[in-house]
Amino acid sequence: MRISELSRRSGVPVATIKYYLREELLPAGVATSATQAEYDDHHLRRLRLARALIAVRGLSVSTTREVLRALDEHSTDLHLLFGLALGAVVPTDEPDSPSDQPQEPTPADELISALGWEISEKAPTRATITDTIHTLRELGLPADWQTLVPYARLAERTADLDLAQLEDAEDPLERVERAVLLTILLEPVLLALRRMAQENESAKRHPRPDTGPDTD
Amino acid sequence: MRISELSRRSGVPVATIKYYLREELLPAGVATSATQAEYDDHHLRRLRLARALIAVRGLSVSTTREVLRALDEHSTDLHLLFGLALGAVVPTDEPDSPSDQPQEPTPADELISALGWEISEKAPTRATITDTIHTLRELGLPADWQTLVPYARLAERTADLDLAQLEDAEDPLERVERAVLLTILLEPVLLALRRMAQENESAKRHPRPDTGPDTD
DNA sequence: AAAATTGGGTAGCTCTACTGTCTAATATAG
DNA sequence: CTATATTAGACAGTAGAGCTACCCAATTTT
Repeated sequence: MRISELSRRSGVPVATIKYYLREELLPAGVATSATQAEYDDHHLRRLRLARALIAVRGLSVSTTREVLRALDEHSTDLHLLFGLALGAVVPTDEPDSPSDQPQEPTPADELISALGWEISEKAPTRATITDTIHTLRELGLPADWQTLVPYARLAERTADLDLAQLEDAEDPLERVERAVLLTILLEPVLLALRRMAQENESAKRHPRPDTGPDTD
Repeated sequence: MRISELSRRSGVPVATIKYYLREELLPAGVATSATQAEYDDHHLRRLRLARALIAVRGLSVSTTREVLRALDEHSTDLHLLFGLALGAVVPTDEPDSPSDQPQEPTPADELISALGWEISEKAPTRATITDTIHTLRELGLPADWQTLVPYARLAERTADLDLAQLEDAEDPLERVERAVLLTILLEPVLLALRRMAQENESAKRHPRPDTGPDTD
């Protein structure tokens, strides 16, 4: 198919597809002449995937590029893919400690070793944890890595569910793509579930007197 | 204190503080003359809170404004505050169905009633869930609301942990502020924990042959 | 042969989050 | 009481992200 059909079938404007091609979110089509190129189902699939990450999940174009690149390069090695912590949430990078020497373990390090987890050293998720604990403490909350241990145990079980979803996929390519989609697209959902569970639980514990069993 | 001291104590540039005043992230100081205003610890606290939401969590200024406004207005009614699902992750709003008539229940509705949760009707989290299921299915994943039930159960327990953190706060103002901070600032951490748990679990299930028990 | 489409590229547009500058009024120091 | 510094408030400017519109030459299609 040519670009207009790719556009029609994906719902993405031609100009945007061209932009994505420039940004290397999509591989170039096979050029059949100076002004013609042929795209196939692989491109369509890629495009839909990219759009989902950008429009549904809200990833930036550059983050999406990294995710897609990692998908290509680590189509095996699932845990290596996970270790990249692709498209993690935290956008800021304040190099609070520009040191080189091996400093004392951060709260994240302590947490991870207390959990007995095997986590890559350079995982950006470590910084997220340490930074957040730091911020919470600055704001007067009693936060430390011990607080996070029960959360981490629940995260383990969440990850179990995630990995179970991948069992049915036999094709390894299918498998990594699913892993990425489940990991990234489910993130807003998991947070939404938490919000709703908070609302539900809080309402249960402190019921409004006037909002009884609805007679409406 | 005046604005320069507020700036010095918070680390936020004066120009940025002025911007936040215009954007109503901070209440105006008490004007002592035409060109002078007095700020107090409340302003400082607010400013630190706003900066944490914006710089650490990555919320937009407008979302942050809504969060802070909700904090003021619902300083009691914790579950009402939760129900707002402040600063939820999903940035897009595609009005996919511009209908008025009561349509069939969405996957989110079915999930919520299956869980037995009491959730406000207009919670934006519902749309997040429905949209994501829709997207996953479009991309060929076998996703439906049943898939999310076990995730929701884990979310319940996460929410339990969240609410337990609020127990020690006696002052209700302190309480809602903690609720907001814990809910919002912990989000990246929870996702980071999930990523790491995935990596850990995946490595455990599919150990690399060469990366045995570390001799390093 | 005429009209439509395409690839490739560049420029422009909108939005967000600041940042810098200006002015008049006021505070403060001497 | 004068000189210097600071401030509130307004507004313009900036940088980056994510598109979007336009142009042109080279084909296709009719």
